[in-house]
Amino acid sequence: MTERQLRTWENLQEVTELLRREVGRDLWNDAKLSEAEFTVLAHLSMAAKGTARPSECARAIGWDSSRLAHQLRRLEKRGLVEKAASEAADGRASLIALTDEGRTAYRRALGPHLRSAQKWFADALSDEQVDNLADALETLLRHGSHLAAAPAPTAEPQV
Amino acid sequence: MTERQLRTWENLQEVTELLRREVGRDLWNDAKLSEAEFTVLAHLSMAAKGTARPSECARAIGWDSSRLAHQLRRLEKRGLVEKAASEAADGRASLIALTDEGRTAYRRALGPHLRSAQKWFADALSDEQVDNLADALETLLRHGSHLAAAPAPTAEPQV
DNA sequence: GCAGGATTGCTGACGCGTCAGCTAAAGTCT
DNA sequence: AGACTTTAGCTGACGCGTCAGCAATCCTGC
Repeated sequence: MTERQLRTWENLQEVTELLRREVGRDLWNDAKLSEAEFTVLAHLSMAAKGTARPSECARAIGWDSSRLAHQLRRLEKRGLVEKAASEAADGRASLIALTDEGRTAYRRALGPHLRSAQKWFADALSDEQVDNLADALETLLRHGSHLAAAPAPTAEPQV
Repeated sequence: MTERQLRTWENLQEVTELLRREVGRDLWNDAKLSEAEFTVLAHLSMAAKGTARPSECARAIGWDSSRLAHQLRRLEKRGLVEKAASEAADGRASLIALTDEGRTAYRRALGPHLRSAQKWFADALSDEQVDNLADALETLLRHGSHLAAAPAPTAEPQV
């Protein structure tokens, strides 16, 4: 890696840590929700009738099932989400549902959260910078997904 | 926020979460160190004689003192760091020092960690993309630091 | 039918990071 | 000197995220 690449890599970590912390703090101050809670509530709010299967929800927001299960436990403890009876044929499946409280919490959080993202992120960048950033991020995302899908390029049994 | 800004903001979060997870996993697999441990060891390795004051170290790596104290406790438990007697006049100050084990752990981790950053980050981007990304990140960092320094622009007592 | 695997969902352990709050030592002001 | 604030450092509580591992259910091939 060149000096410039290394510096940029370090900057990426520093900036994203800053933004995560500050936007998370705003969200907590504005709506008493963590970023993780907001993410789950957002997905459930999107879904028809505010219900979803855990596995489908986890896939949609890019979490593994364990992470989601822990978050659902905490959300249920807070009363923002509840387990619903699943009428599906699959006996393994469960169904989670937004409570009224969860729905209103999300609605109250959405506006301030977008405003916070604007304040810390969008306000800073010109249109051209956003375009360039979007390009780099898409490239990184493709590259990363590709690497993650084929993690060990050498010395595989290959059957 | 425009649709494009919002999408880019979401992408930024997704990409950085991916990179954090994967590079962290690599570091653990290669050297049995977490990113946080590596950061502290890196700073101490840089310092003359491998010693530093907690407050100075925290400032240098951008952490608050609590976060560093917790990390130092864990590092000490692992035997990578130890408290040293401080000869300073200031009775509040303490002094932390790398152990031999800590020094070798850092040295063994550095190469693989850089290679991991190259693999997940630098390999993906063209020189131009790195330049553009660096520009956006510097802008965001300036903007964020400025906001963080003057958090409430309205309705301050102003003495 | 049933054995072997895959999928779904959950849990406990553990490291991480934030926050509130504490002690002790310096510095400051009168 | 005595009171006030600031600084250095630490801790406990708590939410978060990863990993290893478990139980139940479903699917496949024999």
